[in-house]
Amino acid sequence: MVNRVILIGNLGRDPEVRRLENGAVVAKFSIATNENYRDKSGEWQSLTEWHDIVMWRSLAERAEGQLKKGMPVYVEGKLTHRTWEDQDGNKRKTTEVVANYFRSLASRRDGEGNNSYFPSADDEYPGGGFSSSSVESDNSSSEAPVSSDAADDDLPF
Amino acid sequence: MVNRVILIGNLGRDPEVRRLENGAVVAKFSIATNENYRDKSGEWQSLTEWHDIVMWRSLAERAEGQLKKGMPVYVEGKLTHRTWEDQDGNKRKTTEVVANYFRSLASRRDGEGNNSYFPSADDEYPGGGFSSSSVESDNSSSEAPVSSDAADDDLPF
Amino acid sequence: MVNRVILIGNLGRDPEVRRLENGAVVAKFSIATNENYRDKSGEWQSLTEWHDIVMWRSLAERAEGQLKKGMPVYVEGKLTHRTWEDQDGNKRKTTEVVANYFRSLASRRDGEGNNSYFPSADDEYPGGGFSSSSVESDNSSSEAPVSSDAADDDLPF
Amino acid sequence: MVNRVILIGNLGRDPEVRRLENGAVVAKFSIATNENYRDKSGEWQSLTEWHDIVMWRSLAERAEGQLKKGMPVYVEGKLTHRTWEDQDGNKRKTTEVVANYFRSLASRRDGEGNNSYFPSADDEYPGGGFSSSSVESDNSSSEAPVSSDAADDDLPF
DNA sequence: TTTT
DNA sequence: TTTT
Repeated sequence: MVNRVILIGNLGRDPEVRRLENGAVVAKFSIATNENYRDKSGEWQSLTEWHDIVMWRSLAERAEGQLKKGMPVYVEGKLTHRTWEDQDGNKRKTTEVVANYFRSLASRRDGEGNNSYFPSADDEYPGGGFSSSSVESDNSSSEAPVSSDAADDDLPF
Repeated sequence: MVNRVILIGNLGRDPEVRRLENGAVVAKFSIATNENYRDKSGEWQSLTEWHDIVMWRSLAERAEGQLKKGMPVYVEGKLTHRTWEDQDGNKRKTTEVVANYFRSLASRRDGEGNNSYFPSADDEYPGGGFSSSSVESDNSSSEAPVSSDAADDDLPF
Repeated sequence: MVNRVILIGNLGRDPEVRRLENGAVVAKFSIATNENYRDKSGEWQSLTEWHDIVMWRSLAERAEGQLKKGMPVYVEGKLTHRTWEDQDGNKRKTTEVVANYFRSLASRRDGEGNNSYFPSADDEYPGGGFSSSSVESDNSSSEAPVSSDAADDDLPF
Repeated sequence: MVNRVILIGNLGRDPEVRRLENGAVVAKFSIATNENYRDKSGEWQSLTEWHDIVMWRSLAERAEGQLKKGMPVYVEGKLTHRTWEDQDGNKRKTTEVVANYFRSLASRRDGEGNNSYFPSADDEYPGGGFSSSSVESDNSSSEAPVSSDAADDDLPF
């Protein structure tokens, strides 16, 4: 059955990447989608939805290298729901978009000469300068051909 | 920003329709999407996700007339999240797909001469026979042109 | 870059399946999408678009077994364009949707006891009766788990 | 019936905008989607598809103000096909994506202090500097709330 | 005719 | 928690 989600939004934080015991890699982060609309009185209102994104394996590796807090990103995936118990024994429900494709929408120019995506006065990135591996992998990865379409089809027809 | 969900699944129950004080109409129901996959040992496994669907206004009216428990349906909408407090004061989160389009995938033949979509021994539909308004509206609605594409564009170009 | 097409329509003919010299299998067919709208004078008008669909490999094999003229089908793919020369040396352009997923929307009940999808007085299916292999494969295929989601992800997370 | 196209690509030229006698506005342009894949010998290959996009009314006006040659853009629409006769009386077929939504993916920083989207040595934009109206409308439009979601729903639920 |  |  068909279950597809398509989102374009901005990362609220850097992806959180974990290596599991069995060798699997998983990346998690949230993205915000914003919608502007006029209310009854004609005023512009803004509405933000935060979506939890999960990526596995090579997608997770690529997310770790390419995505940073604040960046705009295109995400495709499916809608999944899990129930679990919190520490108080309450049943909780979590909804996540498990991605099968993503594409950074940051222009290559963004972040040049800087290790954060959106440089600002209250820059919260502690380290700096040259040897930031995330910046390096970001650059290198955006120079290599993007193999991301391989998910749906790896032959050109 | 882009926020799109596309689902094809089956209704778990008849839509629950409410008329609000302000005249608005809202329909709610869940649909199940099923996925089959082979696990590591090569066994076929089945995975079901239940998605909460919300429809407003004319969509809700049309859902009330056309959709019934068990029916396959195509739904397009956007992913929304709400937080609320349950009776114990615990913060709960709800995720819903707010639809902007749907289309029944039941063939016209289904349900003919019967007021339930999937007739069965343990038929739970109390009334029966001819004068069921839901059957009537279902039939008539599938004979009339479907105005549902009007949502995205109501001119043919 | 993102290139996605999603269609729900009916097959104009049975899929045309070819086995190429190199062993590849390809299936081609057209599907019609219909749109109803009100024109300026308030009259209901109907608009039909015919889309050329191409499927390769296991999709093509599955199409051959499951899809028949008239059936409703959900198709996902990408938009491709080719130019070629006709016999008069004129440059011609062809646009095709190369599918990476499809799902028959015919209910299992449809076509029961009949080897055509829409039985009718002017039935054009020559053979008949029981041993039609297309009917058999159609039935059996709808009983087996659909592996079609394997395209985007073959693990249940 | 469902007929959806989703594309992310780059404009090959500035949109071509026409005002028709009846007051309607239409914008046309092509966007390229690129796909990279490894061929059998392991070499990276690149494949480009050019898609013809058509926008009407307010979408066309917004395209005129916001989109320029080279820009990345997200486009949603439907697949349409037209046949016509060229000057030699040959029947020709044209496929177009009629958009019902678009969103520029250019970052606001791009093109600052410049009247072209991608400044380059062989810059083909003749005028320059400050008073370029296209830059002005581009800037102003990106500061105003984007009303683009109004197409599918203009209320926040 | 674009871009990475 | 993001962005425009």
